[in-house]
Amino acid sequence: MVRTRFAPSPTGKLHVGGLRTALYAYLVAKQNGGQFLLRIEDTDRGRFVETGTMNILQSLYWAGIVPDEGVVLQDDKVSQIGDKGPYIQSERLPIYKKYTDELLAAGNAYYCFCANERLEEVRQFQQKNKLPTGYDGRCLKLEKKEVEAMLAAGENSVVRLKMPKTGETVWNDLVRGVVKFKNELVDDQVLLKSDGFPTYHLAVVVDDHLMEISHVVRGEEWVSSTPKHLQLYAYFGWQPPQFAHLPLLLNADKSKLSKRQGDVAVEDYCAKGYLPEAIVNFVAFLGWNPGTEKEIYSMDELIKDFSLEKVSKAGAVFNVEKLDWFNREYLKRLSSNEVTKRALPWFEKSDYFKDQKLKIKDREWLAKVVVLEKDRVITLADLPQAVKFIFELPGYQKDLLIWRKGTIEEVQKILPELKESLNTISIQDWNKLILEQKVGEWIKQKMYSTGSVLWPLRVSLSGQQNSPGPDEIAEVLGKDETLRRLDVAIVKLSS
RNA sequence: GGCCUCAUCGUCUAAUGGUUAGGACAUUGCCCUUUCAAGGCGAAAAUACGAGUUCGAUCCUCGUUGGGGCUACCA
Repeated sequence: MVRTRFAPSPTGKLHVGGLRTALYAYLVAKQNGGQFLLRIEDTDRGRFVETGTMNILQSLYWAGIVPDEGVVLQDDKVSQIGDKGPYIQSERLPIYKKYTDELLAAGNAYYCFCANERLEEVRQFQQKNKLPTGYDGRCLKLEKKEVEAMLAAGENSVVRLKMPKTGETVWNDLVRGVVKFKNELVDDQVLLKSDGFPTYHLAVVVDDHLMEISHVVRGEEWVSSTPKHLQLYAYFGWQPPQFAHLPLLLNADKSKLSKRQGDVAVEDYCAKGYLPEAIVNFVAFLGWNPGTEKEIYSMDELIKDFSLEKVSKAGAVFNVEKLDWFNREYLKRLSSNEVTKRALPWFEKSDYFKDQKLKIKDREWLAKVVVLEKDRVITLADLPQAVKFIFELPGYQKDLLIWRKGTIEEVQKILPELKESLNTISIQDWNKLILEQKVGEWIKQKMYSTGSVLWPLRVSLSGQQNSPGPDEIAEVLGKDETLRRLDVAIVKLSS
């Protein structure tokens, strides 16, 4: 049975790198008919953020990554499902204690009373002398009686992993192949902190085993601590899971993706009006591709075609321009009703729209407005501004009405004639197809050049240098408003 | 400093011991065209460097350089 998990720390928002890790883990589970679980690793109470778990869950659900087990969202509340819980590490303290005791009893871990200052000195000395850094094993030499006495005296202590000093630890990583580490260079990692909380290293091993995780999919930053984890599996006599260490996501300068160079939280991209389909598709292709030229992938298609073996080993730059392209592709593919529905929050936020509420007949009409711009904008957030000219004719200079190959006299003559002609079209016939046809015929009949008519028409209706075509705008505006805007232009021309 | 690791157009990537080294984004030219966007057809753009193995290396080996990760009682 394939079981994967995503195990974030609730320290803030979900990072896009985290989203990709979660996605890959989710895909592995789903394509094998397995389960994907969510576990919360809140063992660092110093960095704990109250709303962290909720934020992460919301971003995950937004992206369509829903856990089968563990920490989930139910009725908009954080809750837990599954029989291998609790799935929040701070609720599992007795479990970690039990396994620590087991390690201690077997002599595979030991108490350490060293103060931070001493540890710091040791580290500096090692670095200065070009030695590998790590705990020097001082407390390993303590007599059993001494340890007991110090514990009884209530001295501050931690429990450390007793790493073998010979041999090497080897594993076959699903993305990186065979990875080897010399055991002598692996540190005697702290497993249980002085506050009684486990470190990541103990908790992750205990939990992954107890929760029957078959594949550990995580970031590259864990490669060098994997030998410690493997050693723990060996001490406990447990079968280790498969490991897949994912390459990092990078900034444009190839440093580790960080907040300083742009947004890194999924929530931020959501707020900017990116579609979850686009983010998921984009992030999936950062470090993986199907080996074909197909680029637009739905979640179901990803589940079908994804494979860890094809994940590349090198880091990938998070390139927002490519994300923009994906977003536009999805915007084009979605119906205008769907886009309208999703864009509603941005419309409601926009200042002019609030004032214009009376003019909004209904959602269906809004969808017609949206269709004008949905294939031209990058994000949902761009939409309200892009269609603003429909609600309020922007002020513009009369020179804008003159086509680049035309003259003011020509426009002054054409526009009133055009208005009369449009006036003969009935309200029933007022749609872009008929308008296009009728105006086209009229242009031919009058022997005008297309641009000399369509350019000023379009500018009259949009008040903008750039906009959708005049027929589409006229249809959305309706006959009355179209004629009114033509009047405005005609007046402007005679001034 | 130590350990680990990575390296194809600017970016994401494909490919093979023998290819005109392919695609996408971005850039750019032309076409379409009333504008912009879209679309169509093009262009420019890469195997980091140096050895070795080989008839032949981008691919295999070694080294160099460069990047990244880890080096915590953070995850």
